[in-house]
Amino acid sequence: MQDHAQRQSPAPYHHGDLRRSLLNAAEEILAEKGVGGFTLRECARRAGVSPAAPSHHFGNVKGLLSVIATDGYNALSAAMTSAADASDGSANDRLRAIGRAYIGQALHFPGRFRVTFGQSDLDDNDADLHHAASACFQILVDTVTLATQRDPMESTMMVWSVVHGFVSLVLDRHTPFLDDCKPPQHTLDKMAETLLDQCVRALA
Amino acid sequence: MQDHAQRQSPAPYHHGDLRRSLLNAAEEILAEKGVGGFTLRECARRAGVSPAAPSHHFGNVKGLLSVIATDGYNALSAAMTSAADASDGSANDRLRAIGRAYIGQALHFPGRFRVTFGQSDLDDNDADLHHAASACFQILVDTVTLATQRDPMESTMMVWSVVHGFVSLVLDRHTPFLDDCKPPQHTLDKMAETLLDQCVRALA
DNA sequence: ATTTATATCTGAACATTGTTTAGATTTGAA
DNA sequence: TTCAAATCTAAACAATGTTCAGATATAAAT
Repeated sequence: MQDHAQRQSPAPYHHGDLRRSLLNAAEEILAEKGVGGFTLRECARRAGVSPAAPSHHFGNVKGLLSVIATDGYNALSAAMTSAADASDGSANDRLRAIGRAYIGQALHFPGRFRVTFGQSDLDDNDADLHHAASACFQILVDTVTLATQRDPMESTMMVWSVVHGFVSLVLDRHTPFLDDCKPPQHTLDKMAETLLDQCVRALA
Repeated sequence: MQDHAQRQSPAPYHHGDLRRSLLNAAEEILAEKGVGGFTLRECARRAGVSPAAPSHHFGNVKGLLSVIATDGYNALSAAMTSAADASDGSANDRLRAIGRAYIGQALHFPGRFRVTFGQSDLDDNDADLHHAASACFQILVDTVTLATQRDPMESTMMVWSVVHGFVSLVLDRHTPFLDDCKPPQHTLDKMAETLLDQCVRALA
C-alpha cells in the first residue's frame, strides 16, 4: 500500500513526494515502536524506496529526526496557544491550560515527543529546529510570567519541570500511582490536574 | 590495560571476574558517551574478551543494562537515605535533602541515571530490579508523607515530577536559564534550591 | 589421582543497521 | 532537442547484537 501519490501499476522510478512520505512513515514507526524501535531502513521500506533514498532528502538519520523534532515543537506550540486562548482568560487558568496541553501532546504523540525532547541526537546546526524550540519556550515563559509575581525564569522552570517530569515518568512507566486503579485514564487526568493546581499554589 | 585481575603475561583463557569487569566497563562507557553510545561489543573489548563472552553472564544487552539499572536504584536509595539522615531532621528539610540527592545523583551519573529511568528497554522479569525500584520509591513516599498533610501519592508524584523533570531537562540540554550566566554550576544549584522551596510551598 | 561434569570463553557465522559510491532514470530548463 | 540537475537504485562497507559448536579451565565425584 506504499503511498506513492495517485500513480498506478508499475512503480515509478520517482516517488512523487518522498520527503513527506518518509516523515509520515517515521511518525508512524515512532508511534508504534517508540524512538528505540525506529530505523531509517524501515522508514524507506514503508515508503517503498531503497535504503539509500532518504539520504537525498535528509542527509542522514539525524537530519530526519531533527525535522520530526521541529514538527514536534510546532505542534506543541500550536496546542498550547489554542488551549490558552480557549480558557476563561485568567492568568492562572491560561497557565493550567498550557500545562494540560503539554501533557496531552506528550501522551498522545509519545514517539514524536521523545524525539523532540529526548536524548536522540539531533542536528545542533538546524536553524529551523532552534527557532521552533525558542518559540515554544517563549509561550511557556510568557504565560507563566503573567501568572506570578515571582522570578519569571525560576517560575517557568518550575512549571516546565513538573509537566515534563510527569509525562517522562508516565511514558517511561514509572507510575506506581496507577497500580490497581479502575480506569487508568481517569486517574491519570486527575493526577495531572492535581499537579497543575500545586504548580499554581507554588507560584502564588 | 585490560583488567584481568592480577594474572600476568599470556592472557588466561578465563578472566577471573568478568562479570564485574563488564559492569565496570559499561558504567565507564555510559559515563563517557551516554546511553546512546553504549555498545555491548565495546564493553567486551574493554574487558578484553570476545563479543560473545557477555552473553554467558547477562544473557543479552537487556540483561546487562538491567543490572546497571538495579545498581542505579540502589545508589539513589543510599544517597537519599544518607542525605536525609544528615539533614537537621525537620520533615521539610529531609524532603529538600532527598530532592537534592536525587538531582545530584542524576547529574553526577547521567549515563547510569538514564539507563535506570530512561526508555532503554530493560528486563521486566528481573526481580532484583523491581525490588530496588520499589525500595527507592518507598523512600520518596515516606519522606514526602511526613512533610505534608495532603494526599501522599499525589504529593509524592509532585515532588518526583519536579526533580525528575528538572534533571531530565538539564541532561537533555533544555536549559535556557543557563544561557550566558557566569558559573553554570552555581546557577544550576540555585535553580535546584528554588524548585525544592517551591515544592515545599506547594505541599504546605 | 582419575574421571566426569560444569562453568567459562573463543571463533565464526548471520541478519540487520546507517552510510557511501557509482550509475541509472526522470524531470525541467536552455 | 539537448543538457544539466534532481531523484532514486544497486551494491558494497563497517559495525552491531546474537547464536552455536567447540575449546579450555575449574570443580566435583568417584
